[in-house]
Amino acid sequence: MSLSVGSRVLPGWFARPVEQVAPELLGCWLVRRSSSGQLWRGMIVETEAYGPGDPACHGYRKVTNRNRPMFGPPGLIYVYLIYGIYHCLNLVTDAERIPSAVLIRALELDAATLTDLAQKSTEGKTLGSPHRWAAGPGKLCRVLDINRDLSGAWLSPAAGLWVEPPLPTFQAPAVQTKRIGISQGQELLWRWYIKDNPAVSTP
DNA sequence: TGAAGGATTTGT
DNA sequence: CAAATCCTTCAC
Repeated sequence: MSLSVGSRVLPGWFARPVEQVAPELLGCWLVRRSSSGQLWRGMIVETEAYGPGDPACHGYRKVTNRNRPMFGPPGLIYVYLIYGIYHCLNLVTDAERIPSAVLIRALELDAATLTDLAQKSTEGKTLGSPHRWAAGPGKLCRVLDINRDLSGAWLSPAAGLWVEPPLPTFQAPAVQTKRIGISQGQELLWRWYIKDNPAVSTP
């Protein structure tokens, strides 16, 4: 059975252990429909996995109002607010009741998207050079207008946010390292990024 | 009911 | 290296 139809990745594709899904998201495209109907696209170039038994995972202790989507079925969106300022986008994996999700840490925006975002005038000034506009989990949510309203929704056209498979020609070496910014679970090598890609948050 | 702190980013 | 800034979580 096909897990991608009309070039969209379906929920079943996320129904695997998070540390298996996270590296395979590299090269996939995150597609966002803007409020004006524009489609913004960015290739996923950096991910991190958070899963069951992992002290850094928001679902490590128990279900709460905030982390509920992490315990939901694979293919859900989980967005949370960090430091009162930025949002972080996660894609829920594995199975229901198993807290797990992939943090999308950086995107390489395509040319058309950069052009469109540049016309929103204020963007260019506040975000620095274009190829770094989505180089970080907080930055990519800000530039693609992703916030907690999406948390708990299905990754889908209806939500205005979905994932498409890599181009047939996609091929790039991945680097596996330790996760960033956490105080527990630092030994796990659950961060992956595309080697030498200029949009990676911290090489 | 209150206090501590965070899967970040930016500027000093 | 510290501020920004607000919500969530956990302790009392």
